Amino acid sequence: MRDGTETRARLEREAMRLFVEQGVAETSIREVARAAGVAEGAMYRHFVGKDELVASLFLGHYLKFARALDRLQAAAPGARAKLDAMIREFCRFFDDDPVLFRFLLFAQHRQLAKVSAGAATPVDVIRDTLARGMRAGEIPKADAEVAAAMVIGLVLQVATSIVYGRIRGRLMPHAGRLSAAAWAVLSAKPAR
Amino acid sequence: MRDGTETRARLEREAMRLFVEQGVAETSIREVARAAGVAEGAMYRHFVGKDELVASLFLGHYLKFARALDRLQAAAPGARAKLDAMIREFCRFFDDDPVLFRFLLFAQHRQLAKVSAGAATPVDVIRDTLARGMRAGEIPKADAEVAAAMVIGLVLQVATSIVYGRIRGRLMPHAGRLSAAAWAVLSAKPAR
Amino acid sequence: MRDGTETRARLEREAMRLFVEQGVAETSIREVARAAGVAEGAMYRHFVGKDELVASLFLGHYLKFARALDRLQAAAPGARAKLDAMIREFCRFFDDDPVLFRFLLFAQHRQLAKVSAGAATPVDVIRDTLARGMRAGEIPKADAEVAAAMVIGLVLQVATSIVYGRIRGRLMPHAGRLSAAAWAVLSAKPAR
Amino acid sequence: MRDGTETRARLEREAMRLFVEQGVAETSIREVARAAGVAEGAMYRHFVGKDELVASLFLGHYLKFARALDRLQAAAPGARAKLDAMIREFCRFFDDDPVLFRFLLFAQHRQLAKVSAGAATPVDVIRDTLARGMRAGEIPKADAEVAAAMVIGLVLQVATSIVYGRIRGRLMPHAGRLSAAAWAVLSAKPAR
DNA sequence: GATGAATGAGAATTCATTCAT
DNA sequence: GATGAATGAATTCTCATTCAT
Repeated sequence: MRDGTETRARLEREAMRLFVEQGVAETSIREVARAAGVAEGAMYRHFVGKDELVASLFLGHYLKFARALDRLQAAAPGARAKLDAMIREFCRFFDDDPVLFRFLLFAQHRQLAKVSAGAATPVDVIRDTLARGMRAGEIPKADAEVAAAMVIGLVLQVATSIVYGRIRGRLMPHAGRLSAAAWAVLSAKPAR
Repeated sequence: MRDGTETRARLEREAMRLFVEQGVAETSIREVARAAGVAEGAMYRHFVGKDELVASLFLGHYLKFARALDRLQAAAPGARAKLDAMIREFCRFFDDDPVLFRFLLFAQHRQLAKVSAGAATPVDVIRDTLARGMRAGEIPKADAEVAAAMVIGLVLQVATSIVYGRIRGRLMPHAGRLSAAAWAVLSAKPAR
Repeated sequence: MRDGTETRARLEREAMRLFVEQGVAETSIREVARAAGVAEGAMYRHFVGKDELVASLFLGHYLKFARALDRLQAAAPGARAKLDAMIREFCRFFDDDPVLFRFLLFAQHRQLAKVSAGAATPVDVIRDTLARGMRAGEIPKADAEVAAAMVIGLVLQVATSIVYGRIRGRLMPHAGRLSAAAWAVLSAKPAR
Repeated sequence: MRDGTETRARLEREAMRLFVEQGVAETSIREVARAAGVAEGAMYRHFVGKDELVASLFLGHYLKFARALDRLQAAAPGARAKLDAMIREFCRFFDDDPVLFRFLLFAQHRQLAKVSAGAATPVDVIRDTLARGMRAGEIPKADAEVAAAMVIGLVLQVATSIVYGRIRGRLMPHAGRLSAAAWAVLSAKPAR
């Protein structure tokens, strides 16, 4: 870990911050370089180009988060505990690095298409966990993809409300409520 | 003298389509104009600029949707029916005009800041409806903003999953499930 | 004098005002039309185009002023009286219509090249008047073109100083001083 | 890394030449860049924009000329000598760089407003010099601003006449005549 | 590795002018 | 005569990227 690595880290950090503050398209390489305290051209020692910078920033953290979720669910005993562990990890992730979360939130729609077929996303991990819970009879059988979407949406939208200032404070205090709500969703029977 | 109404409508329609297909920043005025079959400069007779085009497109439909939700909840008797009506309206909205929904979904993070203080958004309408239900004793008392976020996230993320091809088909078939899940969420007690 | 003439006059007046306030290149036909209360296209009923509007505005008034000077000098007896009459006319012209004067002052460098060979400008009139005074022995012989320039500059720069707010008030109060100074210039012997 | 100093100088030189030949508004950045032998975008490394280019070109030379005048008047003994020195400097300035003079002459009306309050212009220098001469009893007391305007106009208009081809040759040969005329103006008593 | 000047391909926008109504 | 929508070329400016130093 020498000079180069540190410059790269600074570029990534400042880029993400600016992307969140102004938007990706609205942030120029020049701004990123200036914020990181290096010359414009220096970025090209570390990244192929702007697109690659954005993609690597997004995918790196997005897939790493999926792996963290997967590790946690694997370690938890039973569907209910697995779900709870994942929701708490989500809350922790959100509270730990608000800039990173916002970046993933804002950039997702442009970047999701770039996820290669093989890689498991957080959505995949949660869906698979729920599917296994259904097969094990711990969760009422239903479309796992729909179930995963509902559970994720539940948590994600509360986080989003915090991002937009509709809800104050951190996400973790809501973890119990979210976990209970998620479990209620998975148990709910369609009205009609 | 030519009538500009039709040109404006064509510009709006093609702009939204291109914004959804390529992204807002990635779509040039030239492309929009060409798709609408007019010269570049013609756009500026109808919109102040690109920013205003995007903002008017977003806000117009976003707030109109809020008003539709509000009308429906007002007409429905009781919290359960109001919630159900709003969720079904959401599904109808999604299925009716997928391009419009995707545009609102993708553009929200850049545009939401531009919502003027007074205007009621769909989130506001749902939160207020739930809050009234809580005051009326029809829904267990809780933070209405959090409750609204959970209900909205539930539905929105299933819609998003359809957008990303994770779930096939239309949203309306899921309406019953979503409505039941939303009601379960509102009734759920926190685990701890 | 019907509708058309009045519209033309309004266009000319507003154009000149805007040209003075913002500059010719910085003023669009649209602005002129709006200020005159007509549609953009209407201008083209009265003027060939923007260039012609500017040129006609400049030349019309510039040459008319030359003719006024010429009439006055012809009526005055003797070189001294002729010079005085012309300087007073200049002051009157300046004080009467500040917008017109500023327009001629600002537009001159772009428009002077368009004066056709035959037409007599104010500079021509003054030079010729001085030349005749020299031939008549009333003014010491010298290069009439240089003499005219000095006399004109004398007056013009005081007017310009008023335009720029360096000198307050009207120009006419300075007429006596200017006339005496001009006469002194014409009588002065080179230092070396 | 390339050294931008020479490029900047070339841009300034060619810009000024084109501005004089065609007018500021009539000269595009593209033309300037092409004439300077660089790409369009290169200009923006050296100037904020076209406006700043014009302003910096004007103000830089205009104020530099004022400082030159001030140095000369300070070195000359007595009001008469000071005036003579300034007029000769003006002639030298005019003859030395006709392009620069024409640029200042043509651009003045758009640029003069941008002179910051503190900076001394050539007009200020001459006015102050005359005012001191009046206080010292070397020049008859009068409004120094008016006196300065007359003296400047005298010289400037002869220069202008050369610019417009009304007078042939250089300005310096007229220096003696101009100096004597200026002195005569300062000594002249109002006619009435 | 780093620098920042230079490139060159657009981008948004303006605007004189035309023309269908 | 008037209107104002439409044109289309031109303009200023931006920006990812390259490259000489």
